[in-house]
Amino acid sequence: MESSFAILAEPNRRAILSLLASSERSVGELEDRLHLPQTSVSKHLRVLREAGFVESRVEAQRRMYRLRPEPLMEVDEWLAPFRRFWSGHVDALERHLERMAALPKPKKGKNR
Amino acid sequence: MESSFAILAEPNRRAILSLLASSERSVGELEDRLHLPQTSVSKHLRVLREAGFVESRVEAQRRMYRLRPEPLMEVDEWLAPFRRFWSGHVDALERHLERMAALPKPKKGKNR
DNA sequence: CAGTCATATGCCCATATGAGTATATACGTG
DNA sequence: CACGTATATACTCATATGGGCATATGACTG
Repeated sequence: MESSFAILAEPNRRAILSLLASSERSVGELEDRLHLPQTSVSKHLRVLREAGFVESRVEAQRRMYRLRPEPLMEVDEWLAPFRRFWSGHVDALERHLERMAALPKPKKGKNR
Repeated sequence: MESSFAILAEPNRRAILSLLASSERSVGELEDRLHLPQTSVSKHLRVLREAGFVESRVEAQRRMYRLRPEPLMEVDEWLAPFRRFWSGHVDALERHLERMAALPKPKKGKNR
């Protein structure tokens, strides 16, 4: 299984997801909006589909793609531990200074 | 400039960031905790440093690395538009059904 | 200042992947 | 059923990148 982050590393895939955030779209619609070749859109959609980011619905000749929340939720959860660095009233710099001051300032040896 | 998502695509880099979330660490400390060769840790740290995820402080022979919040904040902001899909009391499925019902159900032509 | 510890860097290779092109599949309509 | 539309897939190629290895750099210590 591919990591969700690896999937999001591709700019066009992020663009596709952003478009799908506002509504369900067909492949051709994505193609037009992103100015990408159809084959490229289809390939990215496949990757997104296999990673669970999107699912498709058949409507006549078209495939309508829509978001699935799970993988993005995982990403959101991964970020959780880091939020303390920029949320709350203590800003990041201050926090780092605190930590530095708290260190016992080791001096010798390979004390990792 | 490399996208923050591309940086986070690498599992070892995410592991490094997670370790740095709890406190400042030296390269050797990361090396030990992650069971990665030193050269590998250093290379990942370079990537993280150049992308602004971490910064280093010289302490005698060691380099102490610590987190910088900005790039992760950007990621967090990118996620913002998607949070409506899983937050609040309307769940994702319900929301999608709403959207589908709202569509005028197009029938003919290449009306993308 | 020789030796050792801590970290960084350069080089090479194997692999992964996005783009482009051509083609296949599937559906709808006259 | 022939044709156009909509989408998917197979193949090839160029490029990017992580790992391994050797080595370089820099700092502390006796």
